[in-house]
Amino acid sequence: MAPRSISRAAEAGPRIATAHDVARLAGVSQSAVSRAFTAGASISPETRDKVAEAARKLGYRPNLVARSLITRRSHVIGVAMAYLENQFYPRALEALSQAFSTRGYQVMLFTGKPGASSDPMLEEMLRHKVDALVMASASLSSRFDVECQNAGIPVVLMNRRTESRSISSITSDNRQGGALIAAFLAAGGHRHLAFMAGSENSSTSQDREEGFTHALAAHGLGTPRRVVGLYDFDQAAAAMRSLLSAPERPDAVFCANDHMALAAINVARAEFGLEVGREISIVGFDDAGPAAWPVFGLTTYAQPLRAMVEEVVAATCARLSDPTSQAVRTIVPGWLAVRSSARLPPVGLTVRDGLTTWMPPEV
Amino acid sequence: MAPRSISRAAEAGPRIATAHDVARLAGVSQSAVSRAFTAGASISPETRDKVAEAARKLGYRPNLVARSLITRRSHVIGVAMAYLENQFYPRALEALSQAFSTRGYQVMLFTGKPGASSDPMLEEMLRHKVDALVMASASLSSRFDVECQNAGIPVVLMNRRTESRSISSITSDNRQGGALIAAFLAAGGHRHLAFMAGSENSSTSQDREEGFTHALAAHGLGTPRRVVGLYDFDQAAAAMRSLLSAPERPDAVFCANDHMALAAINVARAEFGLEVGREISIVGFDDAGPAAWPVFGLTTYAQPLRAMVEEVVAATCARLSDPTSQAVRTIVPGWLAVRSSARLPPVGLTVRDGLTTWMPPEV
DNA sequence: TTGAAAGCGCTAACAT
DNA sequence: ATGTTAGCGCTTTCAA
Repeated sequence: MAPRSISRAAEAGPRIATAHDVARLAGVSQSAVSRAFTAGASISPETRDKVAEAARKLGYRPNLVARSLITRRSHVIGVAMAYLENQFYPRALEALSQAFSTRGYQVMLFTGKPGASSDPMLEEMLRHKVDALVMASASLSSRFDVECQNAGIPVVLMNRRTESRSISSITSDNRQGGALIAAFLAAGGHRHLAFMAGSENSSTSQDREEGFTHALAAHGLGTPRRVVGLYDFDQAAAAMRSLLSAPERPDAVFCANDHMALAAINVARAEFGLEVGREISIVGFDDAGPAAWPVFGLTTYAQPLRAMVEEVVAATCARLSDPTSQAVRTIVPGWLAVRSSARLPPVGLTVRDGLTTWMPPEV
Repeated sequence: MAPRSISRAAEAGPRIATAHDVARLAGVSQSAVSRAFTAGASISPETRDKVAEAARKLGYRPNLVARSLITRRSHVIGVAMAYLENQFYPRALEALSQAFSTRGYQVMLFTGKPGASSDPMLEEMLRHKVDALVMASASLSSRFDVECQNAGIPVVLMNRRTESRSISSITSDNRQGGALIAAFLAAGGHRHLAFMAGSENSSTSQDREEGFTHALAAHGLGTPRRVVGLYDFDQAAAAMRSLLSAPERPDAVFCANDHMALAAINVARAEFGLEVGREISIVGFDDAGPAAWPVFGLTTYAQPLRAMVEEVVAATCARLSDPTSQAVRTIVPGWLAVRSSARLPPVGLTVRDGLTTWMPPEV
């Protein structure tokens, strides 16, 4: 104790109580204190009470850092997320944080530098000993997979998928969504369609486009014009500008996400004076916050955020409690939120709880 | 070693290399490994190289949990933030995360339950041994202050202030901003003003209102009508509805933040068919993302996000490196971003870099 | 049920 | 410059 009290005396402020201090005050062993704070440990009610009382007096709080060193569980989940301008992601983040904290986990946020590789981020995550990784809006390098497997930490992708068999992914039904939008626009009598892609290497954008284009072909409408918005507001605005400046203007544009669709509406209305929903139809994907705002009234494929987050948390916890369990590939169904930004088809609309949706009459 | 290898053998997968393993492979002591990974430690280049080589072979990564246990520095900053629907906050979060990671800190996010007290959140933060706390968009209980002081961890408020002398705060000039908006609206010839408050116990809303009302009085315009939007989109919409349904409709509304101002524009335009900027003026505060979108063109007091975040990080790091240093109370100046949602005054407008601002001709 | 003892992976004196 | 040693605050055998 001597060297300890000396070094302490040199420090400023009162010491933070440790289990040892509590043990001394309660007249029990330090392991008794540990047991008192461990659910399901074998300890008598009397001892537990004595410890609780002493802990209260000293303002004792178990040190989770020390605990994780020995249990090898930090109870911290690394969440990689950037691109928070897109309202979908902050909402997802908030929901993730809440859902995880309900299960006793905290979220450590990794945003990464804008253009940088994800490798330095991975390094930090691993050094901090996160128990698992949730990746949303971040592309992962090939090293990611193998490094995480070596480290034995589960990886769950949200809103994107991967080829790897060891990584779980939760998405909505991107292909089906794209196809539904194609059917919706075809039923609305549109003839000159366009698609605005996100980024080329995004599985999400690819799936939505694939569903869209295939369904379009099935409806006898040719390949849509194609522009790239890179999931960015300004890039999407520029892409929309080029679309509307072309000699043959499309009568409907499907944007790979709402964030770009909102940019498209802005350009169509403010720069080209078009009445969106009458002179041109614009459809998005996500149903992120502003989509439902009256001034936009964006028709969009709604991704069920809460359900997706629940699946992410479930998938993460499943692999945490049984590391040998298989990675899952969950597809959560969404629905078409019909509003005013696209011309309505004559049939197939239904209203429930004030929400309008559309289903193809056939099939 | 015996019990160790036995317990290990029972586990699945390859072990994660420790400094001990690296030391053995490199033929040096374990402390040499530690030094090799500590900047500025006295170690010969040869030893460093040997260690680096062995570490590379084993895929060794220093365990930050173990390190923080002994250094008493987790290099984790707790950030309390909710209300991520308001675009200002996700942007702030992203900027905070990036700025902190530049200085070697990671952000642990605490969102708290929607309506709950902040006390359970505080408990978690303290147990996780965060080095400091940044509080944005969360109200703190009275316990907060004293508990954090006991624990010796600095608290920095962003976008709100407090009476406590031990807590730092970074805000923009809320009073001055409110006053500037009052002058701007007065100069624009408005006569029937209204103010939409955030929540009553928010220092930010109070300061903006105070600056606004006082300046209004100075311009010979009486006390503005007052509604409360609680910083919530739907509540703000309802408040706007009541404002516009009243017999004497205001000709200008100043909303305590952009999020509510956007709701107000939605209601004015979609429900009352008003041309915003001509038939009614709406002004916000923040200059969060969508404010600049053409369909809104929101005139607003711009809070300099990057500068505020830099100040938050600087204040945090300052107290971290010198715990005896005083808490700061920093007010970062902003500027009036003039767009189309409010009628323009005849004089005082200036344009620079494509951005329009306004300064009162007098003073 | 309880306490003693070992040790999680690392840093930091201290001695050499 | 390097190795030895003593912990950081906790959980977890192991005996009693």
